[in-house]
Amino acid sequence: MAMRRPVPDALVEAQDRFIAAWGQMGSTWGISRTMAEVHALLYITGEPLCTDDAMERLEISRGNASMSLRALVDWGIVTRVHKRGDRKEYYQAEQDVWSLLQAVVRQRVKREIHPALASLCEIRDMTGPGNATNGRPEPEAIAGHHARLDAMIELLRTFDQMGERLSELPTDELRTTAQALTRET
Amino acid sequence: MAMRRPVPDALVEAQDRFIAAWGQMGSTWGISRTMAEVHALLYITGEPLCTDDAMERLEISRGNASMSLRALVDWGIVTRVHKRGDRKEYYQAEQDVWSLLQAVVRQRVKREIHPALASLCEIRDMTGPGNATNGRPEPEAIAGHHARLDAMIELLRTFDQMGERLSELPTDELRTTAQALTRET
DNA sequence: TAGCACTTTCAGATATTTCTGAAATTCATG
DNA sequence: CATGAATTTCAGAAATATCTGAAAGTGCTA
Repeated sequence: MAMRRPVPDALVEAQDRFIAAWGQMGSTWGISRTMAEVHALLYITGEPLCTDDAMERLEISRGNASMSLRALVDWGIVTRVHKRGDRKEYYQAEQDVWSLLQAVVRQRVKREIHPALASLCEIRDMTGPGNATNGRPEPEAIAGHHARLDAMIELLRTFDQMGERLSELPTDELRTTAQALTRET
Repeated sequence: MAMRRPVPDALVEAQDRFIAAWGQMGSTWGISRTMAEVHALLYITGEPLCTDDAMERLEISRGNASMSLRALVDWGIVTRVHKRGDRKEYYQAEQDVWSLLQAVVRQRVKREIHPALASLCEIRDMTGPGNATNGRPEPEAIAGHHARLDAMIELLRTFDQMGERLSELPTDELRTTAQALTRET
């Protein structure tokens, strides 16, 4: 168990509210509520916590805590740390929000955009090559279908490339770039 | 029922695969599979369809079709259209993928970023004003907590402003801006 | 290699989301 | 204002996602 110095009630309450808000937000973005809550706990606490800390604070089972922590590590937004003289594993959340963003973008592109793009390309091929390859015009129905698929493919490709590009930028440049986009071009 | 001219088998099959892929993707982003599938059907078909068309093609109940279509209209990515001499409502998906993106961004910012930002600001206030307002330094625990909250608030605010900005850009500029972000700065 | 501290796994239980279908509602028309 | 075609609503059913807890696994230490 992490050694804990006394902490003001208001702080604990604020942490709980943060955890709830983050869990809520996560669940509307397709992330399990508990996983988001565990992340929120680690982030807002700022220091490494162990499985039992999470279990106690969030009132979840050992299995759930273990799986959630593992998933967060897989996402690359939580790292395992060891404490000397303690056999337990401790977990620490990435503290830089821009790095956090990069990790999340990288993972979501890899897990969701890539497969979708692959499917779309396969689907594109099901109805023959574009009519760039021969002079014969496609029937109207097919031409429209191809145009719609191609537009969607272009969109996802842009996401893919943006994701790759933005997630390898130094965080200060990412921040600057993002903030530039909030102002008139 | 929409009048339907004969359509090649391969096209129907490709549409079905598109619908499945889009439904899959939607569900990992926190959108109900069926709603995404209905949207996919309308998008890939390109022409207005009525409730019965969706029910038949996707094998869903009337209630489900009605609710999904309504939700898509609320999101602003599907519009109702009327056909002369027909009492039924027809539904047509936005065909421009960049407009689609804008609508989705606008809605998600409004529905998820705004409330989260509001919560975070409330939470920030629970533990007193920043120490900018008086000379007395905060205890270390509080100072760190405030720094973490402020970083998160800054991130969400940036999203909020980016969302607002990007969703009121003409679509061709949005596309240009996005594509610029895929290349070296 | 036995004992122990800790972690992971996963079948079944629980909770949540999504869907159905029939009744209620809306609204154009005779 | 009665009819009926079309749409919406929503309680309960079904499907899906998530969680639990105990057993199995891991690997250090003596």
